[in-house]
Amino acid sequence: MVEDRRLAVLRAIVEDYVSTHEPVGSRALAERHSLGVSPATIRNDMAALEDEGLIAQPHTSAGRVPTDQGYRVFVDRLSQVKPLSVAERRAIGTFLDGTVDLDDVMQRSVRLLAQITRQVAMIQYPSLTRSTVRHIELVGLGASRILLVLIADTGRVEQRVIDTGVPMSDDLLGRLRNRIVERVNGIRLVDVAPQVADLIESFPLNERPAVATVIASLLETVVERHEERVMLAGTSNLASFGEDWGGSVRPVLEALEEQMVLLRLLGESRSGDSLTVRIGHENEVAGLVSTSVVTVGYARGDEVVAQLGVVGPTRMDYPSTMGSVSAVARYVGRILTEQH
Amino acid sequence: MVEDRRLAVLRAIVEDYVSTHEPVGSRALAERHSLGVSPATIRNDMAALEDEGLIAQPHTSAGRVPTDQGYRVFVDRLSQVKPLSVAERRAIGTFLDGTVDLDDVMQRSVRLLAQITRQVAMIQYPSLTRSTVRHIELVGLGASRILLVLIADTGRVEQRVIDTGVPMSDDLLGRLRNRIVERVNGIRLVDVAPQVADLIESFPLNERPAVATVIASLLETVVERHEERVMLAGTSNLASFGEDWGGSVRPVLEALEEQMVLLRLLGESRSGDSLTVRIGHENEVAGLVSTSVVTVGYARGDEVVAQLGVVGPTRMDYPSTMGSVSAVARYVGRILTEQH
DNA sequence: ACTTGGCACTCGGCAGCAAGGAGTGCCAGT
DNA sequence: ACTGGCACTCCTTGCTGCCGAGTGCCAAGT
Repeated sequence: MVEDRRLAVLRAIVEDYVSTHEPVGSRALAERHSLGVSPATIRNDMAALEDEGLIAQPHTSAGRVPTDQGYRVFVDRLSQVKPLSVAERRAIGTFLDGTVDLDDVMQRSVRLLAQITRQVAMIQYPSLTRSTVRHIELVGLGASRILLVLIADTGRVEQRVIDTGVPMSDDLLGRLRNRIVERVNGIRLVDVAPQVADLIESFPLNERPAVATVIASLLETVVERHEERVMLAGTSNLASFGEDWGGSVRPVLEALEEQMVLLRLLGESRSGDSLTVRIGHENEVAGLVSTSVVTVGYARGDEVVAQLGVVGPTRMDYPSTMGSVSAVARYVGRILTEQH
Repeated sequence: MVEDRRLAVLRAIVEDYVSTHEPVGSRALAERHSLGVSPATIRNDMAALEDEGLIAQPHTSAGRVPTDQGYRVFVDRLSQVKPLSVAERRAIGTFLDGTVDLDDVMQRSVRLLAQITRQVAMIQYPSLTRSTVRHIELVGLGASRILLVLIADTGRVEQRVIDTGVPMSDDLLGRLRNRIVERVNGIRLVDVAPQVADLIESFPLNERPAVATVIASLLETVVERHEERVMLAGTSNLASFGEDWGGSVRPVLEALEEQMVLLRLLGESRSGDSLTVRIGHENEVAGLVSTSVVTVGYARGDEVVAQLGVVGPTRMDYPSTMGSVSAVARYVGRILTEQH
């Protein structure tokens, strides 16, 4: 009973703070939300919430502000994902209509997400791991360098320059290409390794060193480069809520410049396609302690192939953000699924 | 004589302002630079410079600040490119050593440039126009969609998904691929069009619609997608000189997010490989009126293939920036040249 | 056992004011 | 043509006092 009202107070504080960006006091709370109690009672509740570490005051005699933990409770127990407005849905539809390329889909989606959330959006390219090999091509680049191109059924193309040390004839390249293709065509990338492992034995001794290098590179390509690419959009939105976090946008920008960081952000929430919210210090990245990250997986068919999400200030509008993120993920999934 | 001293005063003002970021007055100027005249004389010169529109004062009774035009004169007549320090040269060497991929070269170079200039760096991918075709591959993606992959001798790979409307057999794809390759292999991209124009006539009537679509896409790929890709680094450096331009970093970030804007910035200075500096309002991009852009072309062999450069505040250290930009361009050129 | 009104207290923010100082423009002298 | 002197402007800084929002606590009411 009492506990319920306390949570209602917390919810009210979060909502007010998110919309006004100013510490919220007991009087204003009592006025704007119909909690049915007086400011004095709210003060008592606030004191209790502060003891629990859910809210804090920037200075004595200032209003209260939610802490990271406060947002956590809000997200977990007090809020529900807010569905998108009709206008937004329509916007998504028109925005993502008529895509061709995988690149195109990724780029449009991430821009769209940045636009509707007014935050920084990111999207990870579909994992190579779960996709299958469509084609492999070897192209001599003169001397001892060759280009390995791997085309996955997701439409993604991986390329890699290999230095074999010794020259390879076009004939050899062709034969090798054919052997590889006939072994791995149509199988999943994860299953490539065992298929090509013994391939080398079918080549004469003098060709083996070069062949070995190529195969090694191929294996690296399929196992290492899983999901390395992340696309970003909306960094200019950082400027809006500029002075919010510790004075400067710099650490955030720095963090977002690092592919590795982005991959960790997206990768860690690898619990399938469920919506993940990491708030403030829950992010282990130094520069992002005053941001929240909302991510979700998107699927091709019924298999989750990668993640997308947004980065924003801890005092973001969680219900709307979560709604937008999951909506875009669904649309992206639908497009990827339809395109095959 | 007098004119000379005035310019010396302008130079001193620019240098001091760039290093202190504060309006500079006549007294400080007389002290820090040995101009051999008294503050009063300098004041007269300043008044003259102000009449010419080269400097301005933010408020009455504040020091002077260079205007865009002032910087222009400084860059054109008063400064010379400052060569890099030994340490910096060494840094470049080690940083760019051991690159394999074209992507790798681009990424490392742009990061390096951002790091040593402490500004935002950008680099354009080598133009496809001037390079030659190394290989072309057509891969069926099922149904009526095929993937066109074009590999240039610069190591760059262009891919494009084509919807032919009608299914194409692997046999047809193979024949078409072979025909195209034998026609265009080794020739420059700009010369591809005439070579493949009449290719369609060698196919039977029933295959022509599909073939026509593919060839049309190929032509688009070689003529339209010249130099579309630009890579960016160091945006977090924007935060350093944050409050400099009109209060917010936002317009700058917004401008830099647009590929088109970047391409214009790099593309407009298409006067060969000469160092170009565009100052403040000389940039026609709305968001960048309070930034300066320094660009230069880089070459593969003896042919300029693309541009690179930096974006920073108008009150940047022009001599050093220009030195760094052209040094990195030379190194990049050398690497590209060596790799073939 | 809660809730409520009252009350004293804290503290940040803001207007107003004065002093200080940097810098300018101009003039008269060399 | 340069210089020193001088009056003037106006930004900056620090100080003051005041106001108000907001709190915590207590005693009284339900």
